[in-house]
Amino acid sequence: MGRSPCCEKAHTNKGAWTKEEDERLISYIRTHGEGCWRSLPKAAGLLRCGKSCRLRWINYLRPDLKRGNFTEEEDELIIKLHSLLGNKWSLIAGRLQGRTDNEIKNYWNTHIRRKLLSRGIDPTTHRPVNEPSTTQTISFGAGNKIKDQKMINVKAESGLSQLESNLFREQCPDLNLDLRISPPSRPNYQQSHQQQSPRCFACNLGIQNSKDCNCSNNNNNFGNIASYNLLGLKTNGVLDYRTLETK
DNA sequence: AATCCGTGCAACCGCGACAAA
DNA sequence: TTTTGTCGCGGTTGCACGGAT
Repeated sequence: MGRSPCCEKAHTNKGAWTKEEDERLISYIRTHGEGCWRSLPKAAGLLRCGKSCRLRWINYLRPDLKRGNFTEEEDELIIKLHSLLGNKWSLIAGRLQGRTDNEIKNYWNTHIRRKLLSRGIDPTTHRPVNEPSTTQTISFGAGNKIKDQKMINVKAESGLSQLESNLFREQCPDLNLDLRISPPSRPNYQQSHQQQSPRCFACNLGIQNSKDCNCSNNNNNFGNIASYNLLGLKTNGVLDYRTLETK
């Protein structure tokens, strides 16, 4: 059973957007707001498909876009987030105000990949390039009553021999892991922080002053780890990867 | 001046997720 | 429960541009 096309391709423009098309789209969205992309082109008098309109708005016309060069801080934040999330560009973009997933994806492919390679770091694994990279699949069962029981495959760098590999499989036949996040292990951490405000998880990731930073505005810190908001994920001390998928 | 080549980025395409019918 | 429609995401493509030859 085939999927019907999102629009009638024979009567739609493709390629670069003209100034007039931009103005029509902006004016329509200002008046009616975002949403219902399928019917928008017709309503706005545009010979474009809905997807094209959505993309143009989100990636180029939205008023809250920052544009301009990425800062060094943004670079490092993207690298950190990518090491945590992989190619989840929309999630990464959600942590960088005024940046779009497309922009970050392009920037990653054109700048950051090269930057990491020049540092001798594999941009995919975030590990040194010359490290042996045999892979092993670890599956994370998602709890008892998950609808689809999705397995998340994680490529684990191992460098294990066949024997070690078999042992590993025996010991971890089908992992059902709750990933718990705890404060980074630091010598004298408690001692040095007893007098001052503890740093939140965002700060420890290097995302100071972001909206995820809880240092200054509430009690969700390491002194009270029962509940904090990491990367927009409200948790009770347990990070559930599935929540990463939903914004 | 002409051509080639690499780079950056906007836009397109295909597919999965999800909700409504 | 199945089918259908819509949205959003990530990978890929193609064009414009600038520098090198």
